[in-house]
Amino acid sequence: MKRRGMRDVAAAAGVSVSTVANVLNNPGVVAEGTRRRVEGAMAEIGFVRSAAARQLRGLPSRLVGSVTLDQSNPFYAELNRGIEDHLDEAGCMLLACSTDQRGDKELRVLQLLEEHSPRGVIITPTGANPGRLAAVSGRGTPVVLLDARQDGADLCAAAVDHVLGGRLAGEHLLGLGHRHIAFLTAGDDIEPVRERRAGLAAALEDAGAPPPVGVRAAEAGFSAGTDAAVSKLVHFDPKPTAVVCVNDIAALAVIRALQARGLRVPGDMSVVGYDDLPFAAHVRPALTTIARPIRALGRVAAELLLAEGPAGHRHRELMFAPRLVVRATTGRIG
Amino acid sequence: MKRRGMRDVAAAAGVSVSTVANVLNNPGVVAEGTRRRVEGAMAEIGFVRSAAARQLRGLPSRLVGSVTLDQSNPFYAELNRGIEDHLDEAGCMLLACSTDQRGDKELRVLQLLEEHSPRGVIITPTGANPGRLAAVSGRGTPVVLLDARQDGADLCAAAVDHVLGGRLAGEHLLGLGHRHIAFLTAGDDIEPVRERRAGLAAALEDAGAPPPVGVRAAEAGFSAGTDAAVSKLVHFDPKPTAVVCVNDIAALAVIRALQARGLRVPGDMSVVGYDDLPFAAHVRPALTTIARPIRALGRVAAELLLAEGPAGHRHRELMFAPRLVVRATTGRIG
DNA sequence: GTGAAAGCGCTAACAA
DNA sequence: TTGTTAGCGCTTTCAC
Repeated sequence: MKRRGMRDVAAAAGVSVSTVANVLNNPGVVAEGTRRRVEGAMAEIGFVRSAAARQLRGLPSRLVGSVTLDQSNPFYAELNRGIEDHLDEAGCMLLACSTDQRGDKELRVLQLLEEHSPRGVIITPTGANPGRLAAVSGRGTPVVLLDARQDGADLCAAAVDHVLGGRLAGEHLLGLGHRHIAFLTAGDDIEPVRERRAGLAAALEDAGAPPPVGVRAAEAGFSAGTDAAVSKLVHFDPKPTAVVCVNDIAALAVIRALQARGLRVPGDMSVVGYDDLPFAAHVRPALTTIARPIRALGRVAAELLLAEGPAGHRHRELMFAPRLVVRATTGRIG
Repeated sequence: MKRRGMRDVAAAAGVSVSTVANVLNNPGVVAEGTRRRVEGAMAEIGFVRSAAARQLRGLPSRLVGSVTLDQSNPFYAELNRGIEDHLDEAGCMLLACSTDQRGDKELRVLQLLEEHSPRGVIITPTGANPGRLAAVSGRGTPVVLLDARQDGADLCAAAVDHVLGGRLAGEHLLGLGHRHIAFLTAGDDIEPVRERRAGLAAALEDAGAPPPVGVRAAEAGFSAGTDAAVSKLVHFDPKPTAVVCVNDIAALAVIRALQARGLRVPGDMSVVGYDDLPFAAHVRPALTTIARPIRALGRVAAELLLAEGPAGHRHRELMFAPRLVVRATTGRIG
């Protein structure tokens, strides 16, 4: 069976294609009877409009690209859902791509996306392709940055104040008496991670504590890499009494690695996560973490995107404040 | 700045559009020098190929739809990633849609997808629109069912043997001495859920135990609905000593609701989840659950999809076996 | 090796 | 109120 177009509908209804076009785009102008006949024909032959043809004619696309580091990560999954929710209201759909924080993948994905001339692209940049997003934007595809600031160009952005996030973690720990605090990351640092470290460092400096020592795991999650990082962590001198982790998944892995070495959390080491994913409250000990409004972030990014007209938009940056959630993985020193 | 097409490239390189087309699609046939000149021009003016135009010409689309119940659910997020991984190898992209298990949303999403004439659609059907998928398939868009069998039409499917899954849960519990076992679902039952119940029922029947009692929560997750369901659960007579839940998220919510009532898991009630999501091993008590190879399921669905030629494909159904993972939420009765 | 031309399904401007 | 027509950017014969 083949796909039927407006031409077939026109034939079946005994009218011209422009009349069919009118019942689709301008129903008020078509005579009642004709309209019914055409609608009948459409139903009859199973007419499906061609988005490709409309796009070719220059109408706005209904596709929006979302480029995240990994859509299977609960954080980005939730984010995409926030985006989708808003797009849905506007009759648009989500093209979901993952880069695994690799510059080459990011390039491929942006290329493919651009070929489909989407309504816009929402992206958490890997940072490996500076200037590229400005180029995309310059070619007419609106770009909204997520968790990143201006890529040189002036693009819209939906961001979280990660400096504040890092600071909140630091001040909490300081308040519990910790002074030797580590910052654990996974993989290469992207901008939001550098900001968190900066916030943490600022809090420590303000309190006259030594700067945070950095530890890097090969990747977030349960692996030899995390184990090695934790091993390094506990052998620092002076030994840190607390570690703030780049996200909840890394934090959980760190906790398990610590426990595997016979160390107690928070007795021997306090641990702070980031994101407040749904599981954070339910692991044991329950995770102290920095929460941010994930779904709202996605929604806002989508709103920013759809608000960009083909021309004459002024670029805006929306900033969310994260918030500390104290649970059971942090405790008073001693 | 505007978008440049092959016409602009041709002008810039001083050749005709068909020569540009040749360097794109048939580079071997173009003279070395010409090719370089054209490629230079493409880079120069920032040429981006139009997918819409190619599609209009009848070339295969590089878009694949994925319709899940909720892409923010870790299960579907992981599934989508499996799909994406395979699509990526084939140069295709994922259109990710959620239905929230609502028939009307499913309809809207399928409509939008079809308009974009995707290479195919992978779907976990809500069950609310019988025959619709067959229609889509009939119109030329390959459909791969996920977690569902033939919709009347003969469609490809990547499935899990949920009857076996239910049976595994039942036999495990029976082996621990349980005889009064409940089955807790959330929202309306879709086919895979009915299959799990059937498997559980069969196991109980084989052992001469009474059939499972059903409890329904308004939705999976932490909510008054789950609380109410748990309240119903513990007031059954005879009171069940074990409950198998529709998925890990529901199981966790049930455990917390049970604990909130002062009941102990597994002391007073054993609980079995389904899916073995990453958090299952890390909540406390750690979840006994039925695992299935989620990412592989997505990969296989994508493979099935891309393998369907425009014609002459024979529809195949691939079935995965789930497996019992015993942890700490189930215990011997007593 | 390269170019001219037709047409995919649709929209929009204009004619009737 | 309805019909005619000219492309949108590309692929694809077929001539040169």
